[in-house]
Amino acid sequence: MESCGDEGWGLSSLVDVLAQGEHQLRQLDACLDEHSPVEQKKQLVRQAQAAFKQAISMAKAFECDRPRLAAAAADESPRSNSGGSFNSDRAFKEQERREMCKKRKTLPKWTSQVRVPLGAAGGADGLEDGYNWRKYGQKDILGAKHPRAYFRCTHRNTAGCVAMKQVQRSDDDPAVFVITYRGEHTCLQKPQKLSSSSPINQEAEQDQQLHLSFQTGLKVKTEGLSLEDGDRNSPFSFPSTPVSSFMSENNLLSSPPPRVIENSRFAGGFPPPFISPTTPESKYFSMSPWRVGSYGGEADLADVVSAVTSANNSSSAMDVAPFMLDSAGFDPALSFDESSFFHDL
DNA sequence: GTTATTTGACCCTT
DNA sequence: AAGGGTCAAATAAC
Repeated sequence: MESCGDEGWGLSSLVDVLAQGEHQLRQLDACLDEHSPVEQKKQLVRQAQAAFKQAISMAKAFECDRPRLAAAAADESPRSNSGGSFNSDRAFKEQERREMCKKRKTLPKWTSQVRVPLGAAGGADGLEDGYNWRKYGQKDILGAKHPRAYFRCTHRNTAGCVAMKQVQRSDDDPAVFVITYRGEHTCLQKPQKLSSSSPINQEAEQDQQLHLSFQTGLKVKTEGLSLEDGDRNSPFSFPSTPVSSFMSENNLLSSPPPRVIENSRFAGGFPPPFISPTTPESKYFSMSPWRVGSYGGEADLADVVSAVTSANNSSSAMDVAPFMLDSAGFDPALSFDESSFFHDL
């Protein structure tokens, strides 16, 4: 059932986003000559930047689905003999799997730990991070007391989102869950579609998004970075999030209805897409003692937690698709109230 | 009906 | 070969 993601999502929304970016650039161009406030120009630059970031992100996600589409098309024509299509189908699946593995390796990866109040109905479930996750597997891990649960973004098929996460209860402290995220959400488009018919509204929308993200990020942002290095001054400050639904290790009910936290600022799920080697990560995270996050591309996860406090985690030349923040703004200075976050577990 | 979870089988990496 | 990660059929939930 998990097969076909139609490419409809990709191209049309990608075009929308690109058009939006272009529109913003044109606006900028128009107001360059005028003596309009610098701040406004900067704003336009940032808007366009964000739009193109998102476009790149979407394009990458689209690219990932291309082999699948190509193979599907190739399978369409020589349908004359029955055996052939079967074979190509199998071959295609194998190829797809290989692609998937390659892809996985390049995905950004980071972990976080979440402590859950012990009173929480026999364990952790229904933890929310503002994203919709779909569980696709669970595995007993050697040497671990608790199984590991595998999630991927619900919008994987509809929006080509590659975000995934693994959740595992800590051996030492059953109240602690180690969450490993992989890949960034590319499904950030709001339900409404960007319509090129009403650029005004688009702008308002975009403004809001930007305000959200830049408000949160500005404190961290290093001044004087070049635009093309925009990834480095990612506004995202907090990679750790709780889980959305969890394994039923003792047949805990998982709370599947993925309520999207609309007004909550603590919805997370993002890593900083880049950590500048010169920028101590600790700057990016506001950590409570039990919530730590770290980020390392191809790096191993073994000492990932301890790496948080050390600044010399040079994430090397990693090809991370940038993305645009949408609903997941987060104020780094705001250590959020965990009890209220988890109180309904 | 649709959508999500469970769970054993399967594939890939080490 | 072993272990981890993913698939997909069966099942559950809505």
